[in-house]
Amino acid sequence: MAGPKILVVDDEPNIRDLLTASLRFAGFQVRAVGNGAATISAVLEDEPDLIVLDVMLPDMNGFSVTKRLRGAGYTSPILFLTAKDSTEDKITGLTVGGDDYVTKPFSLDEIVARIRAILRRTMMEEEESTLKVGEISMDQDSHEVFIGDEVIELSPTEFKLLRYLMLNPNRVVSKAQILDHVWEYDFNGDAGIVESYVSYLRRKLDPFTSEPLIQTKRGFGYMLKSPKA
Amino acid sequence: MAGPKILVVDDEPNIRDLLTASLRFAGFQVRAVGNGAATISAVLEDEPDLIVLDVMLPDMNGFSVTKRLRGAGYTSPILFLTAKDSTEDKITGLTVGGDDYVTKPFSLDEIVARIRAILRRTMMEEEESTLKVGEISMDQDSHEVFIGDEVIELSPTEFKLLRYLMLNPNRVVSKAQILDHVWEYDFNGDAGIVESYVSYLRRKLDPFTSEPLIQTKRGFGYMLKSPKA
DNA sequence: AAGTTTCCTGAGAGTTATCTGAATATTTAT
DNA sequence: ATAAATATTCAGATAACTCTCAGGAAACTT
Repeated sequence: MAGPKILVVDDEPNIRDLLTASLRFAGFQVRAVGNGAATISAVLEDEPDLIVLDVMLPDMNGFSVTKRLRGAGYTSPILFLTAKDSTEDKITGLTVGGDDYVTKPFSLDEIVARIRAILRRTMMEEEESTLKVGEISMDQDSHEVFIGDEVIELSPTEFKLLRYLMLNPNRVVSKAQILDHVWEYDFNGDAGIVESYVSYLRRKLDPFTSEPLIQTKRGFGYMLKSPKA
Repeated sequence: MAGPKILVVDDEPNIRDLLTASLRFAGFQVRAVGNGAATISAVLEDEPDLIVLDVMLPDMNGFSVTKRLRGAGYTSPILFLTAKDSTEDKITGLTVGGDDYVTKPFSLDEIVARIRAILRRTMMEEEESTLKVGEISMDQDSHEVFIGDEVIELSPTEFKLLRYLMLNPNRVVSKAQILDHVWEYDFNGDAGIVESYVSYLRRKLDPFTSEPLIQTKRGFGYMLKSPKA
């Protein structure tokens, strides 16, 4: 019930809310603020286990905030959000220890996966990094997908789509849901692309499975069936 | 969980925090201070197993601090931090016993590696100095890299990059993370240089391996695969 | 059974990531 | 001082990937 505490820092209310909702749903305790000053006090007050920090804030940048936090003795990991096209995207040198970067625009599931990966390493909770559903297993550290001992090569999007399906076994997920979770939040294309990628996945995976992998629930979406449960 | 105790001494909060976070993540117990006077009392109080000491402090220099510490009976090793342009011969007199020095700006992984090397010698902990991943082995003391009994000559940067990859087997590391850990902390160049060095490493290593060494995980980073896991 | 809707998949255009050779700059060694 | 080794930048080539579209197949409706 009481998952790790996460502080979300972004000045765009849209993204803040998007992240807050997603992380709450993923089982984290979430608090969100919109500027650097509020970050400092929120950290001192709550001592979050991880901070999701946009490096472009109205009052300070990621450097200053990190500096202030580390100076105040805060040592928990930070996941930095950086704009990909920004002229000032040379913000290397920020990640120490278990920190990591994610570029905007990101996909919601990608953020959750990265947060889990960091906490797995820093909080030493014996959490499994391998997902297993039926005959498929996916190692989230090495990004490898296995069926039996056959390694399946997947493109980034194929990998993220499969991960989302594997995180929701025995549950029908709609194309709209998939689009919201797997694609970047500013993607404004057609839901038909999900069909294409489901097709790609089937082509790569089905030759190695004993039965078809991804079930189509006509009119509703797709589902990955797990024999157990 | 209780690693060796390390005292970090530097007057620049930036570097102090960078070091603190990195060393904590590496499993050390870390305390940090910012001047010579605080160093003396911290040592007497905590009896650290190693001190990371900037030689240019506001109140005393490395000579004085070391002299005072040795005079007080403190015998544990010291890793000195020196500015590159400062006269290095002054340092040579300081590093006696198990001591060592590193020039600023340093790379975070280099510091951790040097500390580990010193502690290996002084604390006699039966810790392995040879890294092995798949067919490659690396002796961190002699800086030699082997594939089978073939010795591979690597430049300093090539060596550090390979070490970082070998310390993270079966885990995808992004180019930004590599840059932050392997290159000096003030490097503000492009991440493309990582691509160049990966290319160099492959050219030198792949002729001797049975399968390609460094795997590219397009869109995510690079990974070194270890057969056992 | 015919019509309608939804889904599947191949083809292709456009984009992006990565690799590598070569040029330049810098450091180290002689 | 000069030469050699190493570090960094750059740009073209290549390969991989993303996304759209459209015809046909399958499933559902009437």
